[in-house]
Amino acid sequence: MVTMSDVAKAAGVSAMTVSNVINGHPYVSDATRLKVTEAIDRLGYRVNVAARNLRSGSTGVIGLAVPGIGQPYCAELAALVIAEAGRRGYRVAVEETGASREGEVSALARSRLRMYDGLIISTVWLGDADAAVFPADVPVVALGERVRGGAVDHVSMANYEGARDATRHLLARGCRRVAAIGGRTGGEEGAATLRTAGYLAALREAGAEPAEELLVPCDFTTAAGAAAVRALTAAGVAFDGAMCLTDSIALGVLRGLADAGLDVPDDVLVTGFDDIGQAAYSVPSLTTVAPGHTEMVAAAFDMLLARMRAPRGDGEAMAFTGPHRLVVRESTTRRRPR
Amino acid sequence: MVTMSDVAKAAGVSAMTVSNVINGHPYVSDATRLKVTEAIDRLGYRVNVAARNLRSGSTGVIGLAVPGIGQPYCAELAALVIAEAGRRGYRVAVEETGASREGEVSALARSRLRMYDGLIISTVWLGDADAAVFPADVPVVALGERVRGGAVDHVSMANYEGARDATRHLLARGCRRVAAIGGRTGGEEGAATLRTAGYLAALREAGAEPAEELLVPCDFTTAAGAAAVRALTAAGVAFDGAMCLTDSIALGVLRGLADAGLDVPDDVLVTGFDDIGQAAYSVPSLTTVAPGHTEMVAAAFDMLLARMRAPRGDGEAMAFTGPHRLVVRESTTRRRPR
DNA sequence: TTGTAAGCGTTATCAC
DNA sequence: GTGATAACGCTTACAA
Repeated sequence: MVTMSDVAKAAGVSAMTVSNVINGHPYVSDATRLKVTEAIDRLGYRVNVAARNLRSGSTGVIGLAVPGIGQPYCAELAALVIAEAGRRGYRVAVEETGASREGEVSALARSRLRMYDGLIISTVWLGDADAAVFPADVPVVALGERVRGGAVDHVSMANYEGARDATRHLLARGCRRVAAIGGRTGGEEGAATLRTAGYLAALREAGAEPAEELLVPCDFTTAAGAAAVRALTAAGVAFDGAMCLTDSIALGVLRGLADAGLDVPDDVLVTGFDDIGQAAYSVPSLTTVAPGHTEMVAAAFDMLLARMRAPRGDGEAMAFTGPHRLVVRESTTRRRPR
Repeated sequence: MVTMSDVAKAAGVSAMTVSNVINGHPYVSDATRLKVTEAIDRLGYRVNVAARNLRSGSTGVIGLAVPGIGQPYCAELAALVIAEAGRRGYRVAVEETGASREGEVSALARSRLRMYDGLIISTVWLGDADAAVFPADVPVVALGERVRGGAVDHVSMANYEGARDATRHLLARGCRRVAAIGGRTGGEEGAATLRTAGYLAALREAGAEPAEELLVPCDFTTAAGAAAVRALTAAGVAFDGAMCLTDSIALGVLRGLADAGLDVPDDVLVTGFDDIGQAAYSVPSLTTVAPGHTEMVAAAFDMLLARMRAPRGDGEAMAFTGPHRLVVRESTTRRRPR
C-alpha cells in the first residue's frame, strides 16, 4: 500500500507538502505541485480515508435509515437524499429498520459510533416520548411522522391536511361511503393515525358519520391493500370511495377492485398518498397527495449541516413540514357522470 | 468525546484491557470485565470506528453502485444487498451512476480510496473492454451484463435465455407479431442487446421473420414504455405481443395499451423481465422473467469476501449466472380463446 | 514556501 | 491475566 510519505520520498519533499497539494492548499509552488502530482500518478497513490477521518473527526458519510429500501416510497426518498448528499459532498450509507421499533433504536445506537457525520432516520415507531433514545451528541434528523414539537430536529409531511384534502376531493366528486384503507385510530400516533384523523375530519365537516367498518387497518404495502379489498368485499361492505393511506396500498386496492369486478373510477374512486413514480402510470393512473419530498430532503440536509456546525442547539429543535398538494388523475375522474 | 483510555482510567486498568473486553477476547478475569463494562456504561463510551478502521485497514462498508436507486429494479436489488451485507456484518453505502459511463467510472475510481472494503457495481456501460478501469487492488464485483469472460469478477443474469423463453411463450400462446419494447441490436453489448438476441433467436426458431418496425429501442423506464406504445400506434404498426426488456418498461406498455384502447391480454400479450414486486399487482398482473436476484446477490458477496481474503486472483476471474425462470401471470393468459 | 513534531483512538506484540 | 509500547496514515500547529 503506497502512503503519503512514499509519495513524499519519491517527489523529494515532505509528507506535509504532499498533503497540502492534495487538499489544494495555497502557498505551494507550481514546481513542487507538479513534482508531487506526478509522483502521485506514477505510484498510483490514493488518500487513506480512514486515516483522514480519524484525524479530522468526520467521515463524509451520512447515514440514512429507512423501513425498507425495496419499497418504492423509501427508494424514491433515498434517491433524493443521495442526490442531495452528493451535491453537498457526502456519501450515503443506507440502513434498513424493517419498520420495527427495534430497528429504529439500533440505527440510532449505531449513529453514536461516529460511523456517520449525521443520520437521517425515517421514523415509523419512535416519537417524542422516545427523545431519550436520540443521541444528543450526533446530528440526527427524524424524517417522519411521530416526532413533533419535541427535542428532536424533524421534517414531517402534512399527513393530516393531505388526507383531509384527499377525502374532501372524494366527497366532492360524489362519494357517499369512503373507506380509509390502512386507516387506524388507536395505538401509537404516526402517519397512520394522523392521516386517519384528516379523513375523519373531512367526513365530519361534510356531515357524514364515519362508519366503523370502513376503517380498514393494514400494512403500507401493495399486498396488504389488495387483501384489504378482498376482506371488505368478502364481508359484503359496500363503498364507493377509497382513501388509501399510501400509494403502495392504493396500487393494491386497484388490483383488488379489479379482482372484485369493480371499475375504477366508475364504481369506486381511489386516492393514494406519496405520489410515487408508478402512480402516474398505473391503470387507471392514481390521484394522490404529493407531500413535497424534494423540499423535505433539502430541509433535512440544512438541519443536519446546521447541527454539525453548532453541535448542540440546547434549546429549540428545528422543524419543517413539506408543502403538500393533491395531484388529480384518472382514479378519481369519472368517465360517465352519474 | 470519551475515549478508551478514559474508560481505562475510570476502571483502573489499561486501555489494552478495555480493548480486550470490548472485543470479547479470552483471558480477562470476570472481575476486570465487570469493572470495565460498568465504566463503559457509566461514561457512555462507544468505540471510534475511524480509529479502528485505520488500525485494522478495513471499513466494514461495502459500496453499491447502481444506475438509480429510485428505479424499482435497483431498489429491490439494493434491499437484497443490504440484507445480505447485514447478515455478514457489513454496512452498505449506495452510490448512483445515473446509468452513465462517467458515473460508473467515477464509482470505480472512488472505490480505490479505501472508503469501502469492496464494491458491487451494477454495470450498464462498462464491459470487458474497460477491464483496465477496474482497480486490481480493491475487491470489485460487476453485477451486470457487459462484463463476461474477462478479467473482472462478475455476476450476470440469463439475459439471452430469459428473453428467448419469454418470446417463445408469447409465440406458443398464439402471437404472430411480437414487438420487442426496449430492444436494440447495435451499439454496446449489454442487457439490451443480449435480450434482443434472445428475442430474435426465438422468432427465427419459430420460422418467423423479425420485422424491423417491431424493434423499438427505449430507456428502461415506465415513461419510455408508454411512449414506445404511443409511437407504435401512431405509426400504425400492428402487434399482438410485446416482449418488454424490463418490467418497468412493461408497466408503461400496459399503460400505453390502455390509452390506445387495446386490451391485455385479449388484444395484446405482454411480458416483462426482472419480476419486480409491482409485477404481481399490476392490472393485469405481469408475466415476467425472474432472474434469480437472491442467488445473484449471494454469489456477489461470496466473490467479494473471497477476494478480500485472497487479494489477487492473478488468473481466472470468477463468474456466476443467476437461475432464471418464467413467471406466468395474467398479461399472457387469455380469457377468451380465439 | 516548506518541513518538523505531535497526536487523532485503536489494537498486535510481547513482556511481565 | 494485564499492561507498556509502537504503530496504522494523515493533518494541525508551529518553526524554519
